[in-house]
Amino acid sequence: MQMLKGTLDVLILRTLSGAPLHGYAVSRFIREASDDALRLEEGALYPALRRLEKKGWIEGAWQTTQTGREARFYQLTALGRGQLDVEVTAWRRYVATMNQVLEAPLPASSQA
Amino acid sequence: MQMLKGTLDVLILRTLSGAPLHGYAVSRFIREASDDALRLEEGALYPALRRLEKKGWIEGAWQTTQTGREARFYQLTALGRGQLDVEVTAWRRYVATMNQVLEAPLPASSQA
DNA sequence: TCCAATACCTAGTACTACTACGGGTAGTAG
DNA sequence: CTACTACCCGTAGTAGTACTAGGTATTGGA
Repeated sequence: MQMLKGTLDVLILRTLSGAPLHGYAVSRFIREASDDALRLEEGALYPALRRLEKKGWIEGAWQTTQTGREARFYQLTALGRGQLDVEVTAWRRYVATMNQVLEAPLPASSQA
Repeated sequence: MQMLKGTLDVLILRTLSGAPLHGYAVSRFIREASDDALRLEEGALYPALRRLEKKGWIEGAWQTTQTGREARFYQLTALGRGQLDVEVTAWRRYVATMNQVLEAPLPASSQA
């Protein structure tokens, strides 16, 4: 499934809202939580992580995984936690608005 | 409210699924049906109409409005009607998938 | 020995909505 | 009579974002 542009950030923020994770784990979580419907490509993942870090919503630090590899673990900042709320709310409002338009009585052609 | 990229086409197709309308009326319908939340800018509207026409989903024709102006009325083609179904379904599935990820149990940091 | 999974990354591309214009008409408030 | 709003069409250029396609390296299993 193609991702809608503008919906990735909230998914990443939500994914990191529990414990710090590295990029690959973020990608895997989103894929698995969506039953394989959303595949977060690496060409979108890593730039997005840097973007979010630059905005101060997440913070990265190199650590060692359980498998003994070096990986960059990201965690939500306080700012990021607020942003998550903002974006979840915005998403739900957008969905409601879309549904509203998709179900509104259609206009007649005779309108000016 | 900023529009999510990729959600405009379905709104236009849906708007035109009743009677033929000109661009301005499409814009007005979406704005009013969304209670002023979605403002379809002209720089997005007209290119989108041409895009949809090029894909064979809508067809435009110059006609005179009730106010005596020349305007380009667009109507859905048979192809466009099918596409509307496809896109509405895709949208609903996307929303369901997003919600699924936004509500899934979070992973623990200890994952590999 | 080969391949999948794990882990990182960048360069370039395509697509799409937005900003900021420009052109013109009709009706109405002042 | 003037200014302003609503009506109607567009285009050019920009910004943002996910995708394609490539590269590097390690680990473990078949």
